Formats: sequence, C-alpha cells, structure tokens
Amino acid sequence: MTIQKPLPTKRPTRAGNLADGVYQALRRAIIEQALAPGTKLPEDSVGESFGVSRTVVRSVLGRLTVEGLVSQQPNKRATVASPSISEGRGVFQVRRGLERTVIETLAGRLTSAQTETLRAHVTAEERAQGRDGPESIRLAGEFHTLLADMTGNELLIRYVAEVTSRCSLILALYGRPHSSECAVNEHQMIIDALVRGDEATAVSIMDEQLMAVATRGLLDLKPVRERDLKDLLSDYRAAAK
Amino acid sequence: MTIQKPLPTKRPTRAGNLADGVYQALRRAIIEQALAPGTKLPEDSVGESFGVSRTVVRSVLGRLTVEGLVSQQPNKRATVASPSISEGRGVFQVRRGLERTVIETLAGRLTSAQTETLRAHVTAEERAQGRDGPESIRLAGEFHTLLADMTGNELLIRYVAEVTSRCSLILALYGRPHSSECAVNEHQMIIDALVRGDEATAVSIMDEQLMAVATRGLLDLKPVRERDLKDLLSDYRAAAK
DNA sequence: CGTCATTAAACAGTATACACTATTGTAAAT
DNA sequence: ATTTACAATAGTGTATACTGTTTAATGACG
Repeated sequence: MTIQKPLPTKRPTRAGNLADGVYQALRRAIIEQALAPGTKLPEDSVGESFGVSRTVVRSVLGRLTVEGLVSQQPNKRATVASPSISEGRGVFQVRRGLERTVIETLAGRLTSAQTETLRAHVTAEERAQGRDGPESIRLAGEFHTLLADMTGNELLIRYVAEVTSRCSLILALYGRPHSSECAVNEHQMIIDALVRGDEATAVSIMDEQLMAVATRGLLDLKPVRERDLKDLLSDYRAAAK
Repeated sequence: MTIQKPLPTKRPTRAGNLADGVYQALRRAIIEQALAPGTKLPEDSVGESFGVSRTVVRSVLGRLTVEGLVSQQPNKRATVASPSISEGRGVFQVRRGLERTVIETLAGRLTSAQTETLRAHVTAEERAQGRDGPESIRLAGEFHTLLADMTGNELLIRYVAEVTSRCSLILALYGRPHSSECAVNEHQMIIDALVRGDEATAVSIMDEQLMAVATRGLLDLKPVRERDLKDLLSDYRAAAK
C-alpha cells in the first residue's frame, strides 16, 4: 500500500474542467500570434505556465493538433503549427466549399433578428475599419463564424470555426501586412443578397472574396519570411537525403 | 515523499503508441456496428478489454468525440454516439458540400493511373453487388474516400473521411435495410464525367446521389428503431426532470 | 407497497511516478 | 581539427494513485 503525504499547497481539484480553459487560452495565443508558428510547446512548460499538470496540457495539445493549430509527432515536442503554402491553399479551398454551404443554407431563411445581428456586426466592422488592425481582422473573421452559427448545423459550425482559425494562422504566415479593406462592403452585399433570397449572388460574392484572399491577396506573394527559414531548411534536408 | 511499491507484473511499456491501435479498433467497431449507438464506454472497461490504461482510452475517446462517433459529457460515461435525425441531415449537407469540392478539384485533372484505380474500384463494387451487404456498403463508401484521397488535400481528406464515417453511423440508425443498388452505375458516370472534365455533370450526379440518400433513401423513413428506445426514454426522463 | 434519504460502488478529472526516446553536450580517438 | 562514443538532460508515453461526482443499491419511513 502506498503512503500518502498531506498534499500541502494543493487545492483538491475544484473545477470540473481545467482543460477547456487552457484550450481556449492556448488557442487564442496561437491565433493571435502571441505564440509564433514553430514555437516549441513542451508539455511541462505549458503546464507550469497555466498551473496545471501535463495530463491536462496533453489533452489540450491533442485537440489543437486535430484542429491543425499544433503539430505533434511521436516522442517529439509539440510545436505551434506552421503550415506550408500548399497546405494553406488546401485549407482555403475547403473553406470556400464550406462557406458556400453556409450561404446556401441561409439564403432566404434569415429571421429578422438574425439580419439585425449581422447588420450590427457589419457596423462594428465599419467602425473598426480605419484604426486598430487586430480588432478589424478579428471582426472580419467573426462575420463568417457568425453566419455559420446561424445555420444551426453543429458540424458546419465546427468546421467553419476550424478552417477560420487555421486561415488566421496561414494569413499571419503568408499574408501581406494588411489587405482587408474590401471586406466590409462585401459583407454588406452578402447580407442583402441573403435577405432577398438571392443565393447565387451571395455565393458568388463570398466565393470571390475568399478566392481573392487565397490567391491575389495573400498566398502568391512572397512566401518566405523569417520564421519559415527552419521549415525551408527541413524541406531541403528531406529532399537531399 | 511518496513511498513506491515494486510494481510486480508490469511490463515496461514496449510500444511507442498504443493509442493509435486502440483508436483504429474502436473506430472500426463503432462504424461496423459491433458497438451499437448508445453503448456505454466506461474508460476502465474499455481499457481492460484492450489491455491498456485509462490514460490511453481517455485520449482515444477524446479523438472519437471530436469526430462525432462518441459522445461525452462531463463526469458522465462516454457512449457510442447516436446522432439525431436532424444532426444526420446536417452531416449529409456538409458532406454534399465537401464532395462537391472534391469533384471540382478533380474534374479534368485525373491521371490515367488514378482513373484506372477508380475503374477497378467500380468493378469491385459491381462484383460485390449481388451478394454480401456489408462488403458492398463498405466499397460504396470507399469510393468517396478514394476520390478525396486523390485531391491530395490533407484537410479535405480528413473531413471527407470524418463525414463518411459519421454517415455510416447515421445510415445504420435511420436507413432502410438496403437501398444502394443505384450507386455503382452512378459512380461509373461520375468517373466518366471527371475524365472528360465535365465538372458540372460530375457535381450534379454526386450531389443528386447524396441528396437522394439523405432524403428519399433514408432519413425521411421511420426514424424510430429498436435501439433508439433507450435513447428516447432517456430524453423523456431528462425533459421530465 | 411506494417514496425519499443514505450509503456504497462506479466512474471521471487530475496529478504524479516511472520507463523509454530523443537531443545535446563533452571527451576520447583518429 | 573532426568525428565518434557516450553520458547527461529534457521530454514524451503510459500506468497508477487519489479526489470528487454521479449512479445504483439499500433501507427507513410514510
């Protein structure tokens, strides 16, 4: 039998779910670039910094890995994911398909309350437009998850949230400083089309916009930035082996 | 300090990754209905039956929960998911969108080797058509994941695999005994359209087929079957509380 | 008999211990 | 000086221990 010591400064596990909190925090940290892609995430250190044990961190890292924000390989430290450009393109392509489904589901079926919510959001976007980059970016992203939420389709919501967060990462890596002034106006047009049930128009605006972001706006630019050096080297090494 | 006992019959952890094995096994068991929807999955029992500890089981259940094959709520036992009809519809809708993206990606871009593989698969489907339900169903499903694989889009592959497996669950719950004799022919037509780059036709056949499965073929039928009884009861009990 | 309270058994959440693997630093040998 | 061997370190994989919560069983009381 094992002899136990009194556990001095240990609170007896009050909360039901530490993992969720850590998950949210870590996720935000990654999306908002507080943790740059490639950053090492040893379970111990992360655990210490959140005041939880490896068990919790481990489950969180697992979730984030599934979502593509963290990459893990066996017996190696987890790192903040740093997707390649082609992965990035792939994510954007899937996103286009998903958002089209969102639009199709919503066209002509928005309640007035929902319309109101959307218009209010666009107003907020307009207000934040001139100044404050991060805020503006966040709002632009939220427009899409907001739409997805309104479908009430649980899976669709999850997938859109996932691709949206991955796109944030990708844009941070490969996007040019800032090129989203066009968004607000188009968001307005999407809402209008949605309200009058003009599915085709809504889809085409949305698709166009995402397409633009994925190609002209961002990915085709210069992909090499400081933090990618390591990735590039590893690619070359693999090819040379 | 804690006093440790010698750990008598403990093997020193040979393998690097038990979780993957258990994951595969459990996943198959669920998809193939060896574990019916609603089956309780206590961490201890599952662990014992696979000869691993709760730690491993826990991570596996987490993964499966994300994929929608298992459902978990805090402090309750995990169960094999038993999606509602409306969830089912939602999954099918997302699936339609994803598969459309697959078709669009592939149209006019199939290599001859890929075409060969697809035709061979359809041949296998034809052979299995008359007899052996399970085999036939499995092949019909694999046609879709095979297509997805050919896109080379990692995320798309994962999503299609996920919705496909969820659809298996849903069909098992709400589908009529067997109504997939139409599939083979249409698969052939999709390949043809894909090869000659006729995106519109390929999309419409695929979409039509999935739509048919999701509405006429399956979901609108009688949703209540024996194994749902327990679920229904639990719903009522919860509502009555 | 049925209903509610009380207790016992399962079970999940979390932390920690130990085995194993990868990485890194360092010194010997060429 | 460069490479190889090996030890020390850091980190993951997994099992187990313990605490708190849910659920089932038991019994008291109406």
